[in-house]
Amino acid sequence: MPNRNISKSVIKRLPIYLRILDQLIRRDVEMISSKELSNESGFTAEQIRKDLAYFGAFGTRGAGYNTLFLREKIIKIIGLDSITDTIVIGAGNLGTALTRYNLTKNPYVNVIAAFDKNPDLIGKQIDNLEVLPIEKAPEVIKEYGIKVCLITVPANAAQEVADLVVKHGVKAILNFAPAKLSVPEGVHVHNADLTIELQSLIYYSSAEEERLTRVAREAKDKKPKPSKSFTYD
Amino acid sequence: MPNRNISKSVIKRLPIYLRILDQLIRRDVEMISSKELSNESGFTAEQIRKDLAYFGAFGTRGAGYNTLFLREKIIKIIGLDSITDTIVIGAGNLGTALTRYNLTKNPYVNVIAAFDKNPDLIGKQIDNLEVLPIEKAPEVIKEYGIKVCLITVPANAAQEVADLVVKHGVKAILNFAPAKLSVPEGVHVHNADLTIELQSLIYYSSAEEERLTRVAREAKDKKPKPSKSFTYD
DNA sequence: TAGATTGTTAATCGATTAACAATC
DNA sequence: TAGATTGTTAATCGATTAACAATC
Repeated sequence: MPNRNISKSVIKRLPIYLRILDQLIRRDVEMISSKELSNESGFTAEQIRKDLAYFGAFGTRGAGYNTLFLREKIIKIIGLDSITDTIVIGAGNLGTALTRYNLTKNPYVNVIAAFDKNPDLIGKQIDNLEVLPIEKAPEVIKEYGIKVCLITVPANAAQEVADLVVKHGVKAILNFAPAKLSVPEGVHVHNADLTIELQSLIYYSSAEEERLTRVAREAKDKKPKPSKSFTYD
Repeated sequence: MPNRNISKSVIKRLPIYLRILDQLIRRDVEMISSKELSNESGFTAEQIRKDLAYFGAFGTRGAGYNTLFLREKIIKIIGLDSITDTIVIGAGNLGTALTRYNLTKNPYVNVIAAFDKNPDLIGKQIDNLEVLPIEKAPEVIKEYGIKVCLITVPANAAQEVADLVVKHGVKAILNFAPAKLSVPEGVHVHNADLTIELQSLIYYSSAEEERLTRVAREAKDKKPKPSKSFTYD
């Protein structure tokens, strides 16, 4: 029985299952058990079975999952059964790389346009796309029914760009800018802030034990006297 | 009392607090309450207080947190108090963009070298860095004591690259390749798989309700007969 | 002292894991 | 029928939220 309100964690794992199924199918594997999917993905077999069961009974007891069938189902669950057109806003280094990257690597998604407000970048060629002025974005969003947008502008421009695209119908934003975006109910934002990924990784790259002990010890001694001047308003 | 084994979710939030503190300090704000930090970050005030309390008592009751003091603490907790040198392996579009991006945007991290095995890319100039052959990586890792590495090679080369860098002392990998990496105990991998981010976002970009109902209905009718031929070995 | 806000303990919620009956 | 593996329910675990005493 399909359950509404499926958690984000479950949804994040679906594309990983999809990728593995793609690989298996390329190798002509027809059936796969949750146990074997576990080996490939690193998630537990129980979790995989539970994830899939949210959407239906796709397997065969005693036999496992038919790879082609399961892939088909996951594609439809995610909504990848027709190619998703998307746009990139911000044609700097990262935006350019992502535009190229997605055009070549991802069979389910197609970057149809890239935008910027910097006159030096407008007109620039990214493979066979030309960078358009940001003013053209509303028109393109409407004409192609764009629902998904990548934002790769600097932090201070991100909210403004988000407001613009949401106003014209975008429902989901992949935000690479190091900024929190406010969006209306029903619009989804995923943050792909690489600085944050990298910094949280640094935490694990050296001996935390002694670092934390020192921090805690120092906090007691050196805490500054509270002052009310210049407080946040 | 500093608690060991702090959860990944907590650690992922620390860089966000840090970024907000950086902004506040730039605006000369001296004190900030958990309530106000909540407004800026989108996390609840309770969660922020709890997160910080894992590491020590950094605030002042009745007054809030001193921004400079708290920033200093978070920097030390994460381990950003000295610049972290890092390397990028894979100098394609994404690797090049990240090399440029990190050099300019992140005061706590420094990309000191980029590597590739493609002769066409070796020798290429990325700002003031020259792309080096992958064979030089072990030497650079050892000489600079590199503990953190970004992997931006194609999926089929990612494991091999991971093995290489781990062998020479890397403890943390930010993996952009769409592949699961196996690493020994004590080495940390964060996956920044943009395809997966994008695909899981697509799930939310259109009306899921009807899509899921259809998937579940179809699953009953059309499930293929199980076959044992060509199974996974 | 009164008002504000932290730090911490307890309660709740949600997600993962374990167990096992159903069934191919 | 016996062996295998799913789908589902129950138990556990962990993380978030709520509450409030401590204290500036």
